[in-house]
Amino acid sequence: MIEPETWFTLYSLAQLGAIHERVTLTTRQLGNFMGVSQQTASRRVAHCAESGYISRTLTANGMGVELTEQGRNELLQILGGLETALAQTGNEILIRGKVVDGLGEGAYYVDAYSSRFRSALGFAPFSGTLNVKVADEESQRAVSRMKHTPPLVVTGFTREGRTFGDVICYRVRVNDKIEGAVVIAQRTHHSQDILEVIAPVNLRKKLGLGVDEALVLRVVPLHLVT
Amino acid sequence: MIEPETWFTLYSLAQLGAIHERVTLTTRQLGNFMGVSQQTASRRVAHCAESGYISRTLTANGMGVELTEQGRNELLQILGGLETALAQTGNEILIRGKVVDGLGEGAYYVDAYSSRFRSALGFAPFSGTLNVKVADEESQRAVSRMKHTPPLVVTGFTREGRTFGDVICYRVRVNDKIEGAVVIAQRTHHSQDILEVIAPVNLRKKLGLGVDEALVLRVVPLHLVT
DNA sequence: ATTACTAAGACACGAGTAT
DNA sequence: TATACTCGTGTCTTAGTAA
Repeated sequence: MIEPETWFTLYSLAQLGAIHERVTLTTRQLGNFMGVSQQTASRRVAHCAESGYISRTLTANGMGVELTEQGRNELLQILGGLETALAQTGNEILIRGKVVDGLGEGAYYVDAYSSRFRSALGFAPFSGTLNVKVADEESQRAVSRMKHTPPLVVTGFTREGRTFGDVICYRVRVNDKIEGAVVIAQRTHHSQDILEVIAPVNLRKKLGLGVDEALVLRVVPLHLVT
Repeated sequence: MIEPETWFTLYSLAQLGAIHERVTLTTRQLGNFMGVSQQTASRRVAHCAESGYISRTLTANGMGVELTEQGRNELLQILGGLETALAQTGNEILIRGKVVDGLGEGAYYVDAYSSRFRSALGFAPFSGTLNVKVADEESQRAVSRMKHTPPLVVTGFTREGRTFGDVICYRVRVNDKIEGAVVIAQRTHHSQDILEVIAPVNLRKKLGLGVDEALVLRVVPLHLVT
């Protein structure tokens, strides 16, 4: 079992670049970085070396440090642990939000990408987007988890001298009724807590959604898409 | 500055599910999980509560624990630090490998997906795949980093009762000369260190690649793709 | 300027135990 | 049963300083 301090030292060294190449630094620098004294940094880094997590060479004005494979594995293990811990909740991703007014630009862009959406998503999108403001913090975390699932990427193109960038899509079911997709453009003018949703139909009409109306987006994993 | 022990306690609690919901557990259980005594677990979890990283309620047979927003942020910060530390190297992703013989199945599948590859990648693939065995550990880490970049996902389909699953693609330049893509099928028969590469041309002929010949795949980020 | 030893004080650990 | 207090023991920390 790795000690918390040993782990923290490895983590600090990794942040200083020792995970990819041999970096030269002093125990004083490392101590400042970790928030401990020079002596403590010296002892901790010595422990890491004894345990085989780093390889170290002493030089005239400092030391050269590089993580070993074992050290890297230790960090990767923690990374994996964190990712799975954050990703739990039974894989179900539900985003609660409410309808807000958009800028009216949506229709123009949806039309521009229309055929590409059709081939990527399997439906011809209604000419307009539904703007959804993410409701609470739990839903914002759900958005974050959604963005860590494999997306559908619609590649950009150039038309009449204008550049249309890549668009990233995530399939969702709106109010558990209508299949659609959250579309995220590379250069978006929206604040981060507003999502744009497209669907084969006019969502506002079909679901009778007025402004400020609450709705739920259920993210559909790609392997469930036919 | 968060103490290493405090961080480790938060990490352990997150792994036990306290990051998403209030979990009930005893200090003895937590101690076993962390590899310390019941008393130490009690003290450490008390520190976390004092520092505002968790909210805790004592019950008759244990305690209810849940991370606060502050606690979650602390973990997310570490996660971000780890991800960026592991992702450095100037963002350049180079995979070194050598040509190996395939099973001959490649051509059949490439043809089946051909039109879909064409619309997703912008080229009609040559009817066959180049199988590349990943050379060293550094390249295996590069593969891992590649898989953390946004992929192009080609959705599966059913034809004549047969199911063709989703295929995930990453754009690459082969030997810095020819545009192509690494394709990863959901159900692959390959061992993990073999990649399948498709391109608009016959790569083996065009580059004069024999078996065991070394080659380099440079992963092309999507935002550089037109 | 380094790294790292010494030494004294502070802190953490865990067995026993109170509640 | 649980949490958490006391307390003896041991480890960690840091200032000073050697090398």
